[in-house]
Amino acid sequence: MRVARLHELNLPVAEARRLQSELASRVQTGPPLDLDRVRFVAGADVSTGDEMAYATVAVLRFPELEVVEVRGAGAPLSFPYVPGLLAFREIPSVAEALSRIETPVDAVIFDAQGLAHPRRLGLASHLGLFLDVPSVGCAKSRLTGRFEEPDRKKGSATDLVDRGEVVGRVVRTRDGVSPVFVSVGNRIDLQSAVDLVLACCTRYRLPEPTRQAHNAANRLRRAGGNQESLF
DNA sequence: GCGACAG
DNA sequence: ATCTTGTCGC
Repeated sequence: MRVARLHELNLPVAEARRLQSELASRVQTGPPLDLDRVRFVAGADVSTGDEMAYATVAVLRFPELEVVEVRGAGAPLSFPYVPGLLAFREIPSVAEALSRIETPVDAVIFDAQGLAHPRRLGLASHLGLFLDVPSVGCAKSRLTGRFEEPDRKKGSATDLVDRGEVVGRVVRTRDGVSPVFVSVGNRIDLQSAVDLVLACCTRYRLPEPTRQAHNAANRLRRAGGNQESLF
């Protein structure tokens, strides 16, 4: 898939934050995504080692959720993990893995936040700005914002509010499991993002594309970057 | 100054 | 995220 030319990512922390605030104004909330016309959904995730990051992207046919393509890429880790600046650490490897995808995907789900970020530019929104398809943020834990615990039943959800704005939804993807944090990445509205995530969670807490990518990323790292481990 | 803090 | 055995719950 097409990934636009990235800008410099190896920046001083203060400048990285300043850049996020600038880019945030470019994020597009909406339009709604018609799930009836979605054929392929991709999930992206990263597994980190000592000095290397291994990213993988898994493409699944929708709504069947069967894996049709898995691609990966490794990149040296040059940026430390700083809450709020995850994109600067993981984008190099993820962008490369995404560019290797040949299937025409209709949406990408990232294992990170989108607008539910202190400067409204989580990895899903940041990298989403360089993609021509909708992107969704689906994180396992909260970065910012306040919320009330959703009911324990699958599908229950509550607003994630930060500084007076609804920046995402706290969604129960399966009965009883801990909720996930869904937010707009880019080029999609919050409701569609939540619907897509729920449609991808038929057996587990995390959306199937994300799960597949996560497993593949671990294999890729254990294999030292050997692409054949993705099969 | 003191907590909180995606992966 | 990663390091790791057994163990509590459905």
